[in-house]
Amino acid sequence: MSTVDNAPRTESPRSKRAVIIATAIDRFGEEGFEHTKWATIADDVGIGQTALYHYFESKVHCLLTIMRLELSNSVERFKAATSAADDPAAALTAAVASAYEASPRDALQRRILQNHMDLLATKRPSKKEEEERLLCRSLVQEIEHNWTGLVQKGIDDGTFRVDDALLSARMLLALVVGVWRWYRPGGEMTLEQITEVMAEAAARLVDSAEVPARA
Amino acid sequence: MSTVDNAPRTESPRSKRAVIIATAIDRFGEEGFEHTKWATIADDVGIGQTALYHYFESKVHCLLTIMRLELSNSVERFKAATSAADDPAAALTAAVASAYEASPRDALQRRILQNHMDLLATKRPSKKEEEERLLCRSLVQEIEHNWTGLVQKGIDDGTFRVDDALLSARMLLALVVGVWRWYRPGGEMTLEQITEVMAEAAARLVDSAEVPARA
DNA sequence: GAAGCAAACTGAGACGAATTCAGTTTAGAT
DNA sequence: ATCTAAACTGAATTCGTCTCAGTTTGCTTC
Repeated sequence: MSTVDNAPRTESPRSKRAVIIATAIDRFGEEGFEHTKWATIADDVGIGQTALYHYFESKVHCLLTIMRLELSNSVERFKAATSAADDPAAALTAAVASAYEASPRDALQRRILQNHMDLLATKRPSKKEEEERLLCRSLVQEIEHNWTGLVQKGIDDGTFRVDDALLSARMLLALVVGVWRWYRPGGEMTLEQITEVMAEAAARLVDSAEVPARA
Repeated sequence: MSTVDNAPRTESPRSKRAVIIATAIDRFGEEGFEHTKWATIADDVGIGQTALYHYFESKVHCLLTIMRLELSNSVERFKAATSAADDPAAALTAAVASAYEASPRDALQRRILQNHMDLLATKRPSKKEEEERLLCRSLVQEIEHNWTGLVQKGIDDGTFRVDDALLSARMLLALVVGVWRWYRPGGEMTLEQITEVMAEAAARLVDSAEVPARA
């Protein structure tokens, strides 16, 4: 669940990269990316504005990095969660649950990811931004691919009664990530409750023969 | 389906507002809002850059207007589609179908809406922007409310076997609008195909006793 | 414990896109 | 022909991002 890792394979101990990313997640997530001034983040961290450029090529580069880390975590969570499951219905439930293992900051990070997906569509001018963008894209593809694989297994063994695995995977993803639009920590529903309800909804969506066990 | 109307209740015949909006939808939708230079739109329309400020207070004001128009159309489409239906299952199918009545430009407009929903979360500095933002928010609420009402009817008469009408409505909305993330005119699936598949998926999501008739 | 070195950092200013300002032009009504 | 409001313009301003040309810091090696 570590939100942070990156770049120089061995991070210098006095590096502020992790702090910057954490601060940026809070600000971007709370107030929005455009609305947040890059300088504010420098102030929060306690460094000069230009010091940020020691760690990131640009504000967008920082955003893309945050998105890439989230996507990468998402892939890992999915793998960890589904590898244990032995049938497609259980795997689906586990996959959905893995999407909602989130600290408050993780929730912000996922909201940021959702809100800026469109950035991944068009080419970036600078080297590192483009690099992160392409990484993000392939991670997105990997996620779609993994979910598609899960659905396909269910179709093959007759558990899921839908036709198109890829399309169903996209529907499931839309359903699952849509939550970050309205979820707020301390809101009406806890993540535990959301997990349960969403797992059931996901099962219905793929017309699963097996409905997940109530918590 | 008219994409355009607005402001001065009686639009002057030489006003270029409609052209500006149409151009902005194309550009914002195709290349992204941040990536599109305000000046480019002026060039496309064939006016000086500053003439844009005769129509919109800012670039964001234009974006918010585009979003508000789309939300407003969406409300109308929903009403028109569902008023004809006589049972909740049919209403759901009609509501889903109404979401995919879209010209290529409408598709772009809906993508823009999805990609910039986060703008609605935080206060805007200028008068007109804030006005449009609040309009957008209440339209979003209205849409959620309308879908919730539809689901509630289905729950009440036993057609839909889910508990929480609001939550289910949000799930349906996430499912339905998620399509604009990947849909492209001339892509693998036509809107007709999407409509059918989504209507079925929506029915499953609310555990509908009645499955929509195949086209 | 001084020299060397790379990472971390800084202030001053350049840059670019959005926006403001101070008007001018245009089309239609009187 | 005159008047008016909408439509428009070029020049100048603003503001946030980012570049540049260095300086400081802390660790390593001799």
